[in-house]
Amino acid sequence: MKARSQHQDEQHLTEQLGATGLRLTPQRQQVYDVLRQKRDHPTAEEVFIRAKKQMPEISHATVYNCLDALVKSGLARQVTVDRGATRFCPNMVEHGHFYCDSCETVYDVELPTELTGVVLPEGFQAGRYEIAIHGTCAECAKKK
Amino acid sequence: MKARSQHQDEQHLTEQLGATGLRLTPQRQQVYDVLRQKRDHPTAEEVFIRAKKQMPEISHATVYNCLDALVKSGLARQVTVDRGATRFCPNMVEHGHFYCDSCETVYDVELPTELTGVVLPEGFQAGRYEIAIHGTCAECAKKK
DNA sequence: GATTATTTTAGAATTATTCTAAATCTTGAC
DNA sequence: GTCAAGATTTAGAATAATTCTAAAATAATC
Repeated sequence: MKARSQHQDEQHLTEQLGATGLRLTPQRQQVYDVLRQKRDHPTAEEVFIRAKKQMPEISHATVYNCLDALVKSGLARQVTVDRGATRFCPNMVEHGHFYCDSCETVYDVELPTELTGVVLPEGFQAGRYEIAIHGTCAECAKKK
Repeated sequence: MKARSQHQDEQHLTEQLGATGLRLTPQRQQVYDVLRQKRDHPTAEEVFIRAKKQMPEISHATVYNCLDALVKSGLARQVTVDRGATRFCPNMVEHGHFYCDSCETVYDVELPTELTGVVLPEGFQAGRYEIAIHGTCAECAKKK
């Protein structure tokens, strides 16, 4: 994990958002920081709760707005592994997600193989790939 | 696509549900039929609307219950490609999903390559893999 | 045929997300 | 600097998606 200085970080955010026609605001910065501080794939609601600690006036709608802005600008990924709330992930390095069906925790997993050879129908344009592996995590496997 | 006779179909459902400790009920049959009749990855709400045509007394909660039963018994798959309602798919042959970010349609896609080589952390047990490809479908690509 | 377990039902309740309209902030033009 | 235009935030309402509840219906077991 490359550490970025506060300044580099801010510049990175400004650039990425700017390229999408969006501004860097204190709220967006805050939401991004929350995602980076604890990479446990929180839901929007969880991000809201955490962001509120530093910025008590932040509103629900703003958190959704900020998360959308970050996703649109390529600063975060939306993770939808199950019914229920969407989760968010600031790890933009190519990776997949392991979802424990038992404790519902999401883990990042490396994807050593490129997913080549998927033949799409004529005219379809692929953007990103989302790989989710469902199963049981080590903790939960032990308990059984 | 192998066609199954009415009888084989019913027997298949009974077996699969039975193995999970569940019964085949008229409602579960109906919901399954809806999924098979039009394989467009409907949401629970859409399944409800379609099921109602044949079985007007069926309730909302029952559709959710039936869909859960089918998923648990390996008769259908849950497809979660985006925020918003979960979709359902009765195609149990290994395949991935293409999601058009523009028109929000889901397409089944073949997966010629086995997704081998994903190294999970010690003790993690993989169940199924879910591969989703986001992008633009042929129709939507033309419009731009 | 009574008992028990499963399933369905309608509707309420909960959760997740989006919308709305007003207030605030930024930015660029003058 | 000041103003207008546009972007963003806010609180709260509205909507959408899903789950829960308790009673009634159905089916399986003894």
